Amino acid sequence: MKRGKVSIRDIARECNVSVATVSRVLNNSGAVKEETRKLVQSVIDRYNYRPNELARGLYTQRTKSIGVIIPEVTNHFFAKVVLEIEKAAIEYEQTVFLCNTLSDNALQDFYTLRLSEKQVDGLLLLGGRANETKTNVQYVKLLKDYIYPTPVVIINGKLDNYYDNCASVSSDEHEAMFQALDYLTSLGHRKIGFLGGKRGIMSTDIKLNALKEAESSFNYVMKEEWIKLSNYTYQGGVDAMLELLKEKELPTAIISINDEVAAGIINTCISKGYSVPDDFSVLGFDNSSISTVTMPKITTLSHPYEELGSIAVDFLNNMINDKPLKDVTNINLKMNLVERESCSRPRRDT
Amino acid sequence: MKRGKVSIRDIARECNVSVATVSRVLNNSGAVKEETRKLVQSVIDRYNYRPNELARGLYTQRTKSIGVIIPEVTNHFFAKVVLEIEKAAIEYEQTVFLCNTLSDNALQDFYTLRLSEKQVDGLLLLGGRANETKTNVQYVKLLKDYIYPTPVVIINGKLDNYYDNCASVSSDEHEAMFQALDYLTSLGHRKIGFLGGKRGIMSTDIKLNALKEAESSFNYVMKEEWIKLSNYTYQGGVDAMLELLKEKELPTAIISINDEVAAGIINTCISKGYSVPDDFSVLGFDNSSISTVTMPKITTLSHPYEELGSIAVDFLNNMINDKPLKDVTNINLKMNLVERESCSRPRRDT
DNA sequence: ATAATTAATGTAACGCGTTACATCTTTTAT
DNA sequence: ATAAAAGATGTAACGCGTTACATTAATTAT
Repeated sequence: MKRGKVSIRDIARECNVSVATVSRVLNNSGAVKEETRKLVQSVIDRYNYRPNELARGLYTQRTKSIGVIIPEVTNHFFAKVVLEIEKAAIEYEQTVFLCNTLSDNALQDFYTLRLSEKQVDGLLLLGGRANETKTNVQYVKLLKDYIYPTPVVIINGKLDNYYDNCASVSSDEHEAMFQALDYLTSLGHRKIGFLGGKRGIMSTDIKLNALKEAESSFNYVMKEEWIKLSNYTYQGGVDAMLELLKEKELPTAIISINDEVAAGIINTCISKGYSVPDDFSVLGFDNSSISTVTMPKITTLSHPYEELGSIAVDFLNNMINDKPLKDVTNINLKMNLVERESCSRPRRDT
Repeated sequence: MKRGKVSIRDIARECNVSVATVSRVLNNSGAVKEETRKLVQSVIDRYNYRPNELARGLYTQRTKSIGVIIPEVTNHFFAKVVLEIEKAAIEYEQTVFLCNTLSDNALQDFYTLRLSEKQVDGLLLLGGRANETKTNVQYVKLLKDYIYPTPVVIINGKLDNYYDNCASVSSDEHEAMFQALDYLTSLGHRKIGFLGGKRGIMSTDIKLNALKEAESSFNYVMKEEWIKLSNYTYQGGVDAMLELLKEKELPTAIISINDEVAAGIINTCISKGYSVPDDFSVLGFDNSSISTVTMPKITTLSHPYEELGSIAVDFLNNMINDKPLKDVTNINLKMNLVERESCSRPRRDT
């Protein structure tokens, strides 16, 4: 085993100093005579020497790498969060391993193990297993068996009460539904539908529950026939809307599980000769890029992307460095309404 | 320094065998008595032991990690390629470090160094420095100084002839423009414009050059006034189209630098009372998700995403394992036309 | 000038999996 | 039964940066 790259010993030899001294100038630690430091630094530069993070991590038990597991980066929501995570991680000198599970649970397990072998300092989970309404026990066991005590932070999901070195940062979708309902009812809507999503997934169940709970606070009616679940895609929006259109009585406003679905709904309305927002106000969720390209542009509830990423990374880093996480380990961030063009006062009977 | 996790020595002690034997069952290498193997394996399982990849990598000089540097994952094109890269990488048991430069060259340099310290087995570059028409010499020097001899593969870009352990995989955008022109002229268009993009960036310059070269092969005219560069965004499409609309004479077909720009163009046309494709046929590029949500849907030239990712990773792996790369180290893959709704025969004088 | 501090620097072990090489068994051949 | 070959397992060095501890040099105090 011989390495092409130069090692700290090569530098030490060249400088006639010990590796300890080189290490000291490398880390700006310990006392090193200015003269020595300059000499060593010059040799380091001349040889384009960079310390081997593997060796460093092996000894320090810190790899400065964190793992991020998501369903798919091609989904704009995840892409935005990943970007924010990375921007925040860089502040802590962490580099991210990105793992796409393709919503395949076995693959999520596989990656979890893989990241454990890579000795990541922390794990960030979003979607998939972490966004199921009833926490998956086997997955938690996997974490306990192979990841513990490495800290885990969940974004928009949960696992807490099961894995005890875990925190979470979420968008408050429950409260967001109240905002949505407040907005829509104040616009004059009384008949409100809900399209897209899938039961068993937190982001759907939370909204559905809020929809029911809010009925007593706001002046609207929600009928089961106005709830058409499908999935989270554009096509899901099309399908759900087509389904809704079969009903004899129709709502005047529609809340969509996300913007992709909202886009599908809007385009379906238009294709069928309806106007948005005149015939149907369509409210989106997420504030993803698609929301500004439909016509009309989508009024939507935005995730606090930047905070979601930065707070999650903060949490993770505090845990990595054993700093107490104040009182709360699970925080909910407010979503905010971005008014664009897809909602207005209802044209028809309110 | 004491570790919480169990190490190979713990397993060895528990089994009353040497670490070599444990290592052998771990890697299925060397001769191990079936009985011993079973014993060791059972202890490994019981202790939830997983080998430390850092230690392994330190000795083997292979980290099974590759670095991917891109401008931003939030850009759908990059997200798709990254996803394909990862799907391909998993076949080679590689995990990917994702680095977003935010199109900041200093950050790209920073990440390049960082990945070098992480001892990645290979580097995958897309966009940014690797997509500038004139290769950035300083960046190549950085690669030579700190990355070499680690192999590098560029996707949709180049650096070749400079860094000698480098291959590239690209979409043939030049040929794609010929396809585009062939398609548009055969539809009857003779006046063709080009919107979006930015000079100095390969994906723009290649198309622009092709546009000029192709004039002798196809029956169309291209005027300088019909070329409005801006950038690669939706807003860029809006701006460019608004600019174009100021001209007295207008083209009947427009080629956009990408689908985001095409979407901006389409929506601008519609807002201004024009019809797409009747008044203007608008052709996109990339086949990104936005192309199916505009109305009309965008006819576009698609990148061979899956191959782009898998071939790039193949190349990288061959280089990592010192397998010769056949003859070619730079390959061009055919893009293909996806017909949707944004192009038709011209309504006006052809 | 000498002792007492403080500053610089060196030595060697450590973290953990791998593997070349050596040693000890077991099996096969004669 | 004995030598030769094959199989199983162990020992220890290695990859490389870090750091506790020891040692030596330079200052400061007395």
